Amino acid sequence: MALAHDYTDLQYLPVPPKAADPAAGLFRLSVSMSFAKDEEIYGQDEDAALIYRVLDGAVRTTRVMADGRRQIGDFYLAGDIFGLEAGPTHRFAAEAVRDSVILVIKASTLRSSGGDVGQMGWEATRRELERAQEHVIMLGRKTACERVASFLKDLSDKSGDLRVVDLPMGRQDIADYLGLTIETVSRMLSQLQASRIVSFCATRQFRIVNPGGLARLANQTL
Amino acid sequence: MALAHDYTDLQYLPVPPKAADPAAGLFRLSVSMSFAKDEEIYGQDEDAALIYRVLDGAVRTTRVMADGRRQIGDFYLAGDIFGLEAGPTHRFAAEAVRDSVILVIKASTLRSSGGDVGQMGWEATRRELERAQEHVIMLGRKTACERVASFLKDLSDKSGDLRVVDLPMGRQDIADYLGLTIETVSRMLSQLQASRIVSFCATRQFRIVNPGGLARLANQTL
DNA sequence: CCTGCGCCTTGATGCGGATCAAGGCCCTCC
DNA sequence: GGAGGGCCTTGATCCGCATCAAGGCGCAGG
Repeated sequence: MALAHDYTDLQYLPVPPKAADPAAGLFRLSVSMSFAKDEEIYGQDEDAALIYRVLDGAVRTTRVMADGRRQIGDFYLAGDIFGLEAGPTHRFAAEAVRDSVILVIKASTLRSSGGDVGQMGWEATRRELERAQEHVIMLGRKTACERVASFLKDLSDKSGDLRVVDLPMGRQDIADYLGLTIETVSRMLSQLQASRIVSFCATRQFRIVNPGGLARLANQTL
Repeated sequence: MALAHDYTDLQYLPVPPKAADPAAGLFRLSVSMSFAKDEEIYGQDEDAALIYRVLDGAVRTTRVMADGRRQIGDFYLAGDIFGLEAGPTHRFAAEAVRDSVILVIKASTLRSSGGDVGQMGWEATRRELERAQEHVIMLGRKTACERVASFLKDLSDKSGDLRVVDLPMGRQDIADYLGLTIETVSRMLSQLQASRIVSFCATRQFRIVNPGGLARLANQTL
């Protein structure tokens, strides 16, 4: 399979180091790239030669079955690292959810580094694992309502702003992440709004009206 | 939460090193422990201070929701390493599926080691991640029939013997791994047998009659 | 060998979410 | 501002799996 992009002509950009950003050091010598909405960052089965970090925008990892059924592995927002999922090749494809800027670094740099930098790769992998395991619980044993509630709660926990939360992705992406259909997601969102749990100011922007109620519906086990 | 076991009085046992076993070195200075069927090896939310390897038997990792819904994270058979799942505490409990012998090593030993041993911890974590991601696909987008077929196929791929495969776990454990009920699992197994895909010689032992058919039903994407 | 219990299978029925279908709304482009 | 199209919502119906229910079977212990 061909690489999604030709990386030969890229310039190395100096990224200003931020204090209190543990991943900044790792991505000091990285390349910055822009991707349009729905553009592929890497493909399924491609060599996992690079590691990525979202500077701005949002990314999804996807896997498509022969008959078209699609599952989203995870979403990545500004600051998140992705591309480390597994063995020598990517088991999921990665695509920009909307126009995004991504930092790229060679995986070999990370893997060969000892000490702090090597630790960081392991840490990121463990965080991925933790999220995948939460995802397993969600898909295995939660109802549609619990899944949607958990999703909104996770998103609000991740975004710093406590008042208004943005949904970077469309309903179909949410459905493919939660193992539901777009219609069921839409119905559950309407239901949550009718129950005064959340309130949508726009299609892709909501406020949490009743945080306790949301947490109860999310039915988190930890 | 109290520790499931008191490790103070254990003797360090020399484990004979095997050639061609990459994990053997790591577990050179490990403690061997026996667990009875259904005995807890560690509990949910306990400190993840130890790493484990199955010497003989089978282990499941489980998470139970407030109302009793249970999800099994994964099964571990002889040779498998577990207990690395995530952060500072275990997010799943681990229990013996049947009477088992487990090797135990301090996680700090692994984490502080550089070079080969440190690499091995990362490798094991990545393998865990890969399995969790396959599990996500299964639970998110596969039908009951596909899940059961995938499960049998995975088990047969893991066990070396190509003729007869043993099921170490009961139907309820399979159901809780696949996000189904025990009745649905039982029905799908009967159906697979009626379709001449597999053949059960005993309740917990089967032969694959039609490997191609099984693979087709499993609908693996990779 | 018999007995009892736990595990498993099979059948009948119900329900949550998928599917099918029909607009409505928002956003972009003209 | 108007037109068009993509995304989203809502309603009706269907279906796969859960739930409820009733034995059957194999294994352990007497």
